[in-house]
Amino acid sequence: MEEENKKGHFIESIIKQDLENNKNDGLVTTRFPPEPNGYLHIGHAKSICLNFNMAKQFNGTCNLRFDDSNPAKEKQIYIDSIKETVNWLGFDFKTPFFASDYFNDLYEFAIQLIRRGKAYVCNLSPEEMRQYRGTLTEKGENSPFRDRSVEDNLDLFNRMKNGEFKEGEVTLRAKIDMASPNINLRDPIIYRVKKATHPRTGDKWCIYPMYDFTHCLSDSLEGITHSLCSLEFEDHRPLYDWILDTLATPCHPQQIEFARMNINYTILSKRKLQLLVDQNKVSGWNDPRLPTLEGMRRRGYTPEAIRNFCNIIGVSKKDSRIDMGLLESCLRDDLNEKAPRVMGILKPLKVTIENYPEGKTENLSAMNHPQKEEMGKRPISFSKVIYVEQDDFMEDPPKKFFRLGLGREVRLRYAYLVTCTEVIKNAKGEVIELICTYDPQTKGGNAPDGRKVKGTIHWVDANNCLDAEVRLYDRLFKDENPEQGNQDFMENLNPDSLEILRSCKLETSLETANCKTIYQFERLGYFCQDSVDSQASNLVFNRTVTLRDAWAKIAKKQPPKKQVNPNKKSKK
RNA sequence: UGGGGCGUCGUCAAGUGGUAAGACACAGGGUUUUGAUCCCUGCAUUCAGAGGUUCGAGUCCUCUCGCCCCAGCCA
Repeated sequence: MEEENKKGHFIESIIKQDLENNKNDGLVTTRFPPEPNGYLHIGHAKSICLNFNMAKQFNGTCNLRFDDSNPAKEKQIYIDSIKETVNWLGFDFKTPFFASDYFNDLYEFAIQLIRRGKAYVCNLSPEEMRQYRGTLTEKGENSPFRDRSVEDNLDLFNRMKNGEFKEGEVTLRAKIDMASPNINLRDPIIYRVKKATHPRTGDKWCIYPMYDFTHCLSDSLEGITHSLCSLEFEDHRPLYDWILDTLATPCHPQQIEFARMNINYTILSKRKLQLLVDQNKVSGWNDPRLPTLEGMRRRGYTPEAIRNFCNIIGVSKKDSRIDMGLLESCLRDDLNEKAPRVMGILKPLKVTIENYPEGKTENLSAMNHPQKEEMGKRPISFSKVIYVEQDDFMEDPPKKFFRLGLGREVRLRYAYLVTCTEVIKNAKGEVIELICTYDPQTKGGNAPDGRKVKGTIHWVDANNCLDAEVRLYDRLFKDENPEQGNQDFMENLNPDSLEILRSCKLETSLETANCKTIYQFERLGYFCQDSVDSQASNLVFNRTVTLRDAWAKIAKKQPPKKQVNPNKKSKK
């Protein structure tokens, strides 16, 4: 269920008020403007949801517009990925817009600015430019080229366009105020020479407009009413407004800033994510541990869960760091509703049922969802030898441990009640097999005499199961805020963020699994087949998220009992 | 030391002068053939701090403190 935020956040209030005042003829048009220089992450999802939802809520439209004004960094593969991801998230855009489609208009606007005496070609080198700009506390100085005539500027700008200058040699600058306390207003560059091939315009241009010039005009050209962006652009708003006020433009959109998303134990910076990929700390942009939307998709996150999360966290101007637990809660919420249940054993422990007939196989019936009859049932095979989870047996169990132990009776889910009669160990003293007896009267799991068993555990038929690799993921970083202070976030990586289990046993119904279905492995968590590495001959499953685990909490509070699973290597 | 922002529960977040919503987390309890789900219950005498205005302040005023952003020919 996606929740509507009834009261509405501050941006919603602004839009409602604008509508009441008939500010834009009752229209609401927004845009999501990614630069195609990387892949989208969960932080972008917040902006996508905000922009598309505002448009939808007020019967408006939202444009997907690529802010592609820097060919040095942008690539077609990113454009493709972004389109695909926005669609996957569940948002429809007719045809994408591109700032590069406005290069001609933008060029004309620049000429208009020059004609109005509000822009000039400047020959200052990058270093000189920095010196003239001043500092945060000191005013800047006027460029010696500031007072060129309109004719000279027009000629020079034309020659810039024709490729007569090298990169860094000249720029076109807006003539505003070198003494402004806002550095963005100290004659900002609006065009620079860049001899790079653009993914869409090829080599048609060798000068490209800067963000501040491009963005506001693109917004205006598209009839955007509310231009929503993140907090760091607050200082740019005066420039956004100056350009639109100075030029003859179709309309003057309102820029509104909101706080970008942060989540603990991860990073949401394209640059830093890029470093993780480049230094092979992860397998790629779609590594399931990454907060990239492609990574999350591969891990098993659903668009519904992500959208709901974005709605729930709200929109404000406060710097915030959201608990990863909230994201996971949204995920479980969605998956609990739709994930079919199956059984799988991550760390197998062989169990032989001594009084079960040799060679016999039964087909038992299991529900695909305990609360949803309509999701149907499936057969699961049962025979003399099965596997259970190593964690579900303890030789010397602590109080409140409801699972298997010597002499204890538990229920095998959907099967029989079994009692452990013998523990077999290897030379090292590790438990390698359990001998149990079963009660034939308890088929399905209920005892005719009404006796109760506290524990129900999952199992898989050893003679009829699938072998699989299962990848368990944990938080990528050790610290809540990996970027805190001046510490290097790379040093903060959690060395245990990926655990690969290679001898997992899954029930046979998973043979026909596909990457689109997220399953619940009962009592363990949600899992999905890996879209990249899984093959029929070598099944690979990803753990999307664990189930809530009350036992883990109890066990933690339990008085220290040296009893550890003997099959595990003892840890320090 | 210039400019722009922000400070309400552990984390998000409502609140628009009339007596602190909700969610996650956490703590108890109930149901349960998943220690899951579900269902109850509890969880800010107080809104960064100090003054002031007012019958009444998280909301208005003043000062103080803390945090974030800005000196790319990146977006």
